[in-house]
Amino acid sequence: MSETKPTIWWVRRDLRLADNPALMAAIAAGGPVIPVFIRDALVEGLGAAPKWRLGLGLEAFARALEGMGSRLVLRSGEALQVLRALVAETGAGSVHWGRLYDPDAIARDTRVKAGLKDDGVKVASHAGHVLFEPWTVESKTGSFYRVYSPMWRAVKDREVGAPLATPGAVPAPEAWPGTEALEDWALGTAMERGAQVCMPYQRVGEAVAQARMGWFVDEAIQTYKEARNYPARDATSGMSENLTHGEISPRQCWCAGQRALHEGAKGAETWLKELVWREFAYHLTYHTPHIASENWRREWDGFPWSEDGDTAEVLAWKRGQTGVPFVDAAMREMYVTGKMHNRARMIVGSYLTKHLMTHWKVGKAWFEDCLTDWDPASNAMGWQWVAGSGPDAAPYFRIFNPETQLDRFDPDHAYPARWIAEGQEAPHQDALAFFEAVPRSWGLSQDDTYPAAPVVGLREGRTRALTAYEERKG
DNA sequence: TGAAATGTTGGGGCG
DNA sequence: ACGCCCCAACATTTC
Repeated sequence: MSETKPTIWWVRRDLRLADNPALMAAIAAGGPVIPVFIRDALVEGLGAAPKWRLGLGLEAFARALEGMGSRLVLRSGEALQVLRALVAETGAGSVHWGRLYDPDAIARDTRVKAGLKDDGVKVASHAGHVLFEPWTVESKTGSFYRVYSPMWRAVKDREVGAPLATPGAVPAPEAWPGTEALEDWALGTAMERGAQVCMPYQRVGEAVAQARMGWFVDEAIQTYKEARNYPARDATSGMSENLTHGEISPRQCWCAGQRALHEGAKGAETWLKELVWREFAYHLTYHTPHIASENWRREWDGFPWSEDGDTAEVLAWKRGQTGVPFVDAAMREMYVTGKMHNRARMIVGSYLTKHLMTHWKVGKAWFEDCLTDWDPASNAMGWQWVAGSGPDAAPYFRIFNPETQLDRFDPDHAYPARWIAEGQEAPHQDALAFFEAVPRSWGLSQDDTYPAAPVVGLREGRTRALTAYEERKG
């Protein structure tokens, strides 16, 4: 009787042990499991902050695996070649992974699957990164949803299975294949000075994510519906970075939210709706992959957006120097923490695409470089939503007024006070941290004078954007 | 999960 | 008591 062959578990955006169908399938194959993470072109192509944050996640996840008597094997190269080599080295009989849905990942995974099958290796991809597989949610006419509300109604009462337990053990092979060293990957290099500043704001790893969710559903979810709109409060779930790296699963969130709902928590439904917004974004990315790079509504292609990301105005936007306090506070929050409050994301997106008449691609690219919770699907949908070119998007003429929004959602102006140091007698330490994080080449100092007037005035910018919109229609 | 302009209503002050 | 005006509050329309 022959021993059962090893199984390779290709780890990607699922840095968790609990509720991980790919891992459980690999274990169920019966042999030793070899977890491997591959630094391929998709990893190399990540922006500075997401790449750095990935490194933190991998470090934590490798430790977690070691706690299970396992390891995380690190390899670099083209994914199919790496997996082929690993199969040859270990005699593995099968490869398992969790599915992804953005076009680059699908193209890669399709190649890998075909190549390994040609070799006679068993290959299986598994669900887990979304609640509902994109091909399982469709309207009565048999098409995917292009509008959020009907999609919400279609899925809100669907049965979602209970999350899978953490495995009791991850069976190790008798001999481990060689691994590269995470330090040698230098995933944080592009972050430069930002990494040290950004570090305390990260919530890294499965255990930390679970703790945060516990706090959220036990305490914060009660007031979530209202409080989530206030950028100066810690009132959101704050688990976006964990979801994007799979340190927590959407199913774990969904089930916790449902439990809170049945216990009468006021804000639970609002939170569940946010989880479905994430689904909506993923389904759109799957069914209409051009959403990531081109106007979803092609009739926007002729719109006179500037695509120059280096104009003085856009540089001011990127560097939190527009002279619009809500906008600048938000851009600095992102630079320091790697994240930004969701209302602030809408406002900086509106200011860039409307007042500065700049293409959403420019904003999306900057977010891709700065966000530790960078998610390809959510950002594609979000940017096209705010620009007006996307599915179920805000009409173009819905232009946010950052002053009105500030008075409504941050009446004490605590948010700019926290993030903007200039002109304050005793600046908040977060506001000072911004100047530690930014490249020296920006030439910024806390002793600078804050811009006396916006780079583009709120009234003029609004009028200019609406005029361009009217002319395009005519 | 918009803002601003325009329209409507009703209370109160006043002659 | 009545008409008139002002203005806040709210509703509707427009971009």
